[in-house]
Amino acid sequence: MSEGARETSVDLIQRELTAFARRARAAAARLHPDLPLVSYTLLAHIHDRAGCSATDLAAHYLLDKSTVSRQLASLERLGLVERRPDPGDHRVQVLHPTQEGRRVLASTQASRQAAYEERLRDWSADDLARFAAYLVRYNAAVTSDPPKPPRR
Amino acid sequence: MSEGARETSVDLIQRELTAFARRARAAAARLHPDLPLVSYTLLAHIHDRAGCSATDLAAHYLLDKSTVSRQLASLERLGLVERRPDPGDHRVQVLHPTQEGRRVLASTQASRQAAYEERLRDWSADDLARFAAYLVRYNAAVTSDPPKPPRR
DNA sequence: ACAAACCGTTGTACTATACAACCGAGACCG
DNA sequence: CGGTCTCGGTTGTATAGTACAACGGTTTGT
Repeated sequence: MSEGARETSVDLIQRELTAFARRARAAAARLHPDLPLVSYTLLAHIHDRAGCSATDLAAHYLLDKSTVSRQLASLERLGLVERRPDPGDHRVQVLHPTQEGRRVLASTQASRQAAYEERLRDWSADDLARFAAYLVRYNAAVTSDPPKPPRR
Repeated sequence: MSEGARETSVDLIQRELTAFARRARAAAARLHPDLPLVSYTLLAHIHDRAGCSATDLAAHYLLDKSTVSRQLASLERLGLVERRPDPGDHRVQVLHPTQEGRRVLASTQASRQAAYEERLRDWSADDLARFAAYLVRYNAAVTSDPPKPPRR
């Protein structure tokens, strides 16, 4: 394979991921007008790691703590998460999904899953597995490599 | 491969793409603080298809025309695109990048490319090509199959 | 005991976006 | 022609998501 091919692939990956990102939010919003995308993501994380803190979420998703704080306020307003004081450290709040939160999450995940299933219907199991593996690998590289702004 | 494996892959793909989408904007913004970015995407499209109209952009990116209108206003304010009246139809505006627009675009593309190169440094050319192909296939499925229930 | 580090909230500002109301230009029908 | 319908684009308004900075309590290290 020539050197140019490598560059072309990188360029293609860049374009396609960008295209995907552009559409993702809007698509998610259309799919679930009730549970905003980001809230959904945070709720899922809280469910997976019940008892985590706001700071954990901020670190994991590279979000500002103020953003997380407001998202959590929103989720609490919706009755989907609970914030309990940590007995060991009065600064931190331990996060747990409520019963309703688990219910909404399950339903949201189901319909998201259905949408993806639909889109990926024609793919072979092998292709799905390989695509998934590539995405995991890519995202792992991104998270471990914090991008710095260039001086201009 | 079991049935469950297929589901697991779909779920993984969903999670990873979502994770990517969550980070993409922030990463782009960090990378290019100067070019209010998504504008970058539109600028690139205008460059590729010089002479296109705002409506074309809206259709292609599934954006509201008001959004495109404001983005274009911003790009024009920055001196990166020109809006010329279409001689054949006085309603439409024909879009062209300015000299400066082409310059900024080239520089932006270069540093984006560099960032992706960095991230994908360890990948083999074959893996890159396969990953790119999967992304293209996935995005093609999404665009050709717009699951929009709100049929007005 | 005091300062530094830390967790979370709040004030402010900005981008991106949608929807709806509108305006001016073409198109088309009678 | 003239009325109306459609189309491209702008503007008003609203919302989500986000960052940064300043702050108030809490813990920790010296």
